[in-house]
Amino acid sequence: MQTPAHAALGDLLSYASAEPLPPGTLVRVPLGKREVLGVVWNEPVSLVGAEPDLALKPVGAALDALEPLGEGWRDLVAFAARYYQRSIGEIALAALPPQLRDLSTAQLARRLKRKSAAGPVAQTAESSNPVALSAEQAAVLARIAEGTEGTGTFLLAGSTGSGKTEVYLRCVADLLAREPEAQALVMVPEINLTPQLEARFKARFGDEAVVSLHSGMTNPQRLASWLAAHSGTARIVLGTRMAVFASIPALQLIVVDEEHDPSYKQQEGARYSARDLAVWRGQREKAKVVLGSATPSLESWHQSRPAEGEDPGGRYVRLAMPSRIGAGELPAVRLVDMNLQPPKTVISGALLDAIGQRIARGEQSMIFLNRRGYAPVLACGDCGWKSECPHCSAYRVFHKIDRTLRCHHCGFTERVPRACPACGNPDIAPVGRGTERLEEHLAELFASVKRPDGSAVCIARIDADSTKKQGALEAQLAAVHAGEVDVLVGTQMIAKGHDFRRITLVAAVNPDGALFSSDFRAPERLFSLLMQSAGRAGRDAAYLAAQGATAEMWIQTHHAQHPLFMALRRHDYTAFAAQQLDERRAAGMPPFAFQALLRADAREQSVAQGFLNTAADQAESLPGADLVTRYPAVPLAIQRVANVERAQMLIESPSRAALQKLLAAWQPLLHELRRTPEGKGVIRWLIDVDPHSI
DNA sequence: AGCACGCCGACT
DNA sequence: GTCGGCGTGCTC
Repeated sequence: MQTPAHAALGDLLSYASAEPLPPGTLVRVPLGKREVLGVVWNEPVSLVGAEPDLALKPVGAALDALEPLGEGWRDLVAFAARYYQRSIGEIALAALPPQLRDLSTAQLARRLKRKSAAGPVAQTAESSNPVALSAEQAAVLARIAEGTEGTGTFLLAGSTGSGKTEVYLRCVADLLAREPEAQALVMVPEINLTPQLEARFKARFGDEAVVSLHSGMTNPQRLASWLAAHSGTARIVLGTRMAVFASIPALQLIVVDEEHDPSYKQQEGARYSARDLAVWRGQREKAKVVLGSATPSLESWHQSRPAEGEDPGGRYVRLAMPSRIGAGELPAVRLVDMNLQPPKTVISGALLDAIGQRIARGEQSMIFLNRRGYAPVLACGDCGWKSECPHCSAYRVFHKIDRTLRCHHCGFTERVPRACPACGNPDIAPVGRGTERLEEHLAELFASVKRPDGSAVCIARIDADSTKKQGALEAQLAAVHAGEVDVLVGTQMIAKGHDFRRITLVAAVNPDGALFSSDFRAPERLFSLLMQSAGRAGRDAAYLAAQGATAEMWIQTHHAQHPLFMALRRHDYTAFAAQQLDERRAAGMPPFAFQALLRADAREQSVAQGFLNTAADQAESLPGADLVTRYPAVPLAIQRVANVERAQMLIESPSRAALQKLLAAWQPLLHELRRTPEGKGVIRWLIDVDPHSI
């Protein structure tokens, strides 16, 4: 009747109970020597007259102070388990707040008593006097509101600064005004983005109505939010991907902001896509779903294509908001052809001048480099030694700040050697550059430039290293907002969401890597990142006008004629998407095909590959196999991490159903194979459905 | 995942 | 002679 702890258990376990417990009831059940949290899954079955040899353990205490989890929630969990090839128990338990696991019935009852009953949504100053809507926003809202009876999934393609957040707020406001009991779920890709969104929602709907759910919260906080959503006290649930599994009984609206963002795909454990599950959940619960992005995923874009000729069109309604509100024009994109620059140029003269002028005018610039550390490799000029990681097939990155060599894959860290460890040559040198070195380089270049008030230039860096300490990111962002920083160097961390008023120049100094990557999604990610970065510049029209400035996005590249950059220059997502979709269609890749990865880890690469290839042979006779292509096993791009060899096999089919059918039938065979000599030495294996990077 | 049972090295 | 290493296997 219930689902216990983790994966390899044969799905559902049965227990005896004197009282019939309705499905969805949380219970404590004995499992082996311990007592674990479980969920009653199926309708109880009477054992009167059943085989007496069926020795079932009795259910422990039922957490009946809590309303049972609803059918919608259980369907979502069951679907996710089936689709992503995991057990129901694993998904269900991961979806519940961790503290529920170790809270006794009495403690839970006490916790619940403290909760007050659901009140009406407070009318705050802002909610009674909201900002005026643009014509585009009004049209989009009208379209979403249309056919209140019906449901639907909408793709809101709105450029950066077009006021998507206001549309989300209005959608929620309309819903809550219309349906006194309704609840809404609003998802964002990153924890960093929840505080500012939470502030906006609380300002509009009151503190009581809004709760957050994300992994950065403490366990008691998470439990409190979860209970508020489950009981209906919270009308609006904000959160990261995990929030898609929240129990929200009166759910009627789901918003997925920045729906293209890779963070929605869980990368360990059950590898679900919170965006895809949100769409499924919306359809299942007849809730409207609004997917928003300036650069939609090609999947969503394709799914929202209008009907044309034979093609009936996609299942989503496409809505566009091309204009920026209160922001300047989208920045002019300037491409610098690095082939025309002197060799080894890091920052072209023209870009340096442009940044220098902005410093002199008191404006800010932002420079992206997707590589943290000082230099990606340290090398000996004499013997050719390089700073390889002894445990991984990757180089250790030189971090000058604490004079370490750090492996970004396994974390192995050592002090930088004084001389080459291979030949003793004291002259070992950094090769290439990361954010640290760029920061240092810029400080040298602008050492003599003065700000308008005569003070020295301030260069700052924001990346995973500079923000490791609690609150460091907030402090650094505050310094940028306060205008203390002239030039901000950083990784893609700074591309998202932050509304800097005084930035008038954004530059990507070395984006070429993604143009010819083996990962077919790399161009899509690069385009999105650059569009998003461009959106950081000139967000405040009034400021631009007062400064007499224009916003610019600079891109240094060796491929200035690349179609990706041509489209970017015109801020033309549509053209980029059309070109990419043509390529994907021709190559039979998603969204025109469906993929899964079968991965295996072992001490030896040959063992991992052997396991996968044997598994592929065994799959030959399974249902759906004729419609599913199995490619040969290959090593991962980073073949070895922490002394574990990793291999993967791509599985592809034009039919999602065939792929699903094959995977479902394959899984028991894989469990079996691991016990045979072929599977000896396989440390772990996993299936990644709809993988993001391959 | 936990937590057992189960066979081989350095310690009171 | 025991404490304990983590390899394999089970949990209604």
